[in-house]
Amino acid sequence: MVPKQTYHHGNLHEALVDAAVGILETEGLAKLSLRRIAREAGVSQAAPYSHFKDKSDLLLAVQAQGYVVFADRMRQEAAESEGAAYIAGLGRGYIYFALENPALFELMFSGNPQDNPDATTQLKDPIFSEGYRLLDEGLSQYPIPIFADDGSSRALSWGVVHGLASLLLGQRIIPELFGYETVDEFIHQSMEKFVGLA
Amino acid sequence: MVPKQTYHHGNLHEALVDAAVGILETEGLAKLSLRRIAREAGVSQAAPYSHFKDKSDLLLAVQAQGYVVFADRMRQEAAESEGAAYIAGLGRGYIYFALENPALFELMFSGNPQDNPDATTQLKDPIFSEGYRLLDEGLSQYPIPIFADDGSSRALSWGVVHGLASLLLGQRIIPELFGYETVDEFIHQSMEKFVGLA
DNA sequence: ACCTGAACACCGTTCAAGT
DNA sequence: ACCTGAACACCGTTCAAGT
Repeated sequence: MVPKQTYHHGNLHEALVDAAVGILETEGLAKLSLRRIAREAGVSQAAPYSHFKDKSDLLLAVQAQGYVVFADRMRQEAAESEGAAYIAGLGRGYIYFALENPALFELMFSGNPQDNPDATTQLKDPIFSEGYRLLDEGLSQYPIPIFADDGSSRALSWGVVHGLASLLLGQRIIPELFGYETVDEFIHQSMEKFVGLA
Repeated sequence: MVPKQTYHHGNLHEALVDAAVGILETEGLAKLSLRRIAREAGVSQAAPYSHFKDKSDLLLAVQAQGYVVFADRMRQEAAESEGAAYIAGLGRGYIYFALENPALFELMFSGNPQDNPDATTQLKDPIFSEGYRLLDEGLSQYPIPIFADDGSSRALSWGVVHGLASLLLGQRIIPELFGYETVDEFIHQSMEKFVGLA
């Protein structure tokens, strides 16, 4: 491997994002320093500044990449379902993504995007979660019986899945203490109940 | 003021927690360093280690204090209401607390308490949110029509309020884009709808 | 017992200098 | 244009030393 040569060919940008994702997966958000990312990518501590304005600019690129796998996970879980079951699937996918990518999910939803002026432009629109868009379109297509199909019902739906994902991730909700045998059983039953199927 | 003398009388512990809360209110979570807290309290950088095991131990004390004002805010908002309106009040209080104390709320629900072995013991039980307990007791007393009164409905209820609080705080939900004139209107209507009153 | 000052290993960011 | 090395101002934590 001749990484130096490769990086000079123009893919340090991508290599840095990949290194960041790798650190998130193995070490967690707390260990994600810019110097560590550079070290992992085999370049000097100052090298990232040739590709990103600052640390949060790099993290924005990581988030953006996260949103596409986030939406994929939701689509995957909802595939082959229609109506309320489709919405339940999107919800399960949302929660599964959080539990499968805890540090990335934490990064994606930590902090206020408004604090970073680039966030809104770089991620295209103020509600930049691709996952939200999926949920929103799904709810327009299949209004679930539990809420009428209007603005606040869509917000409530997003609130339920996001809240459960956060609380499960932070160990605030422990399914065993709610009488469930597995996390999976909790997620399935919660989503079934939420969309009115149970 | 003779702070040095006072601190030696045994209240540096409290002074450090207060300083931390002050920094959270004025500067935010990102600026909350242990050295900064010590500086604000007028002591050396190493002084906190006489009262706390490490930084996260101090932050745990800040969280514990946060939980009592959190629950107070919920009680205040739900006062003079009964039944579904009482639950809606608790929910509004939960969300208002988050919006009124953004950095403290972020601290209280950031990270996994399991990562810190002291968290569970120090905050008494695995589901240590006093606010959750209020919600849970309220739901036992006044089962809201929208969900049956069982384990997963209580989890769903917590999910809704926590999710909406987080998403509003992170500017992921922008009430104006959902057709609401004010954040307040959004919160009221969401909670009314959630408990089945609208 | 409580606190200080200096030290260590980190961190984000800047900037002159190299290619 | 892209990258390095050194520097600056921070950070958490430790530890001998002071009271």
